[in-house]
Parts: sequence; C-alpha cells; structure tokens
Amino acid sequence: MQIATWNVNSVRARQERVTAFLQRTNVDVLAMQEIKCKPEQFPVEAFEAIGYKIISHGLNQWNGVAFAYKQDLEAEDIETSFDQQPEFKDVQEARALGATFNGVRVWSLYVPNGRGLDDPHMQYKLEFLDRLAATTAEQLEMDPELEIALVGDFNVAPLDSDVYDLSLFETHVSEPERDAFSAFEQIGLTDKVRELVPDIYTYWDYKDLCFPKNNGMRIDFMLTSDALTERIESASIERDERKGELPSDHVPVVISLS
DNA sequence: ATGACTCGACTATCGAGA
Repeated sequence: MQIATWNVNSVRARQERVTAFLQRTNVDVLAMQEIKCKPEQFPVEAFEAIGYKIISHGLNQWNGVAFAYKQDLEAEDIETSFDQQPEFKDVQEARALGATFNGVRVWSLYVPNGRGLDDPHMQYKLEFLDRLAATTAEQLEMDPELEIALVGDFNVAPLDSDVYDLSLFETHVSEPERDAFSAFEQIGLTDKVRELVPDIYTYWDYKDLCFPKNNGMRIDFMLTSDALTERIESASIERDERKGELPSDHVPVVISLS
C-alpha cells in the first residue's frame, strides 16, 4: 500500500495535476491539505472517473483537508477533528481529518501558520501541535502496536538545513516550534522519509524564482508509529511536481508499505 | 528551462500563504 500527502493549494485549481499524479503513481491513499473549498465544491467526479473516492472536510475558502483513496478501499472511523483540537476565535478550523484504511490510521493535517513569533496564531499553532502529540501519545499508550501516520503540512522546519537561508526566517524555525515538533519523536513517532530521502525540500514559494534557485523549505512530513515505520519499504519526495503548468507550491511526499 | 506569486473571495481589491 502506498500513502501520500500533498498540500495542493486549492484542489479546484489543481484538479488536473492531482488526478494525473494519482494515475501516474497509483498511490492508494492521498491525504490533501489546503483544498480551499467546501465538500459540495470538491471536484469529486474527476476523482471518481479515475477510480478514487473522496472524503473532504472544508468550511470555506481557507484551509480544508481531504482524502482521495482507491475505490476498493474502505475509509473507517472518519473524524473531522482530533481530541481537544484547539479553536481560533471560537472556530474549529478544517485542519484535521482522520480515517482508517486497511487498519492504518491516517491523519491529514494542516498545522496553522504561526504568522509571527508574537502573533496570536503562534500560540494557536503551538497548542495545535501539543494537543495532537498528546492525543496520539494516549492512543499509543493504550495500544503500542497501533499503525498511525500523522501526515501533512506541519509548517515547521525541524533542522537548519530544512530552509535555504536560516537568517531569513523567524517562524517555522523557532525553538518553541521545533520543540513542539520534536514531541512527536518523543512519543515514538518517526520521520522515516528523512532517513530514506534526505536533503530535499517540499515547498518553494511562488515568488522570486524560488524554485529555479532551489530556495525551498522542508515542512511536509509523514510521521509514523513504530508498527507502521517497520512496514515502510521506500519513500519519495515528488520534486518534479513543482515544475510545469499550474503547480502547487508544495510537492507530494510518498511512502510505500510492505 | 524549473523563470520573476497564487488562490478565492468578489468585479477591485484583499487576506492569506510561509
């Protein structure tokens, strides 16, 4: 089974590229972020036409998360938020979607952008990461053999080498953000993609020729519990998806399971 | 070339992205 994650930056604008990606790679489950639409606006028919079903969670033109999965799979125990997922200004945004495929619990996650070190969104971001780690830890304590994958746009660059010029960044690289990210490793999750595919970015800003200059960031991750990490046979970061017509500013990350 | 932001709200500009 192959699982992928991709911040598509509008699924309606990216419909052709996303369906072409699924046809090319034949991944079984694609977790998407920033779909930027409500469920009734999602181009479901285009995915059904190539043999995929859709679950989506979107409230408006902001954020939004979804799964495309092969039509012969079942999506079980669907959740549109995790336990005690924080709100921003009394709104629980569409930033998390959980579903179980063939016994693998997958969460499609779009972690809030902190915007600035002193911006209220930074506290929101840190709480989001803290609560996600805490609830995942509780689940793994109850059953250490669970196969869990937390995948998506974490909006954190854990290593200095995950940004092209550290001096240009305040957010994404700050100590509180990196501490919040490292909590996932402390509760037993592993970034196996890092080991298999080092030194490749997952995001390049549209501005200032960032992609031709390779001025990128590594902020999209697939974190797996031990039982699932053991099943990862290979991984890829689909850098070529940043090329060509109407690309997202992020590229897909893919794992292949035994 | 991988090339100088893009998206979706709305119709002219703006919030948001990171």
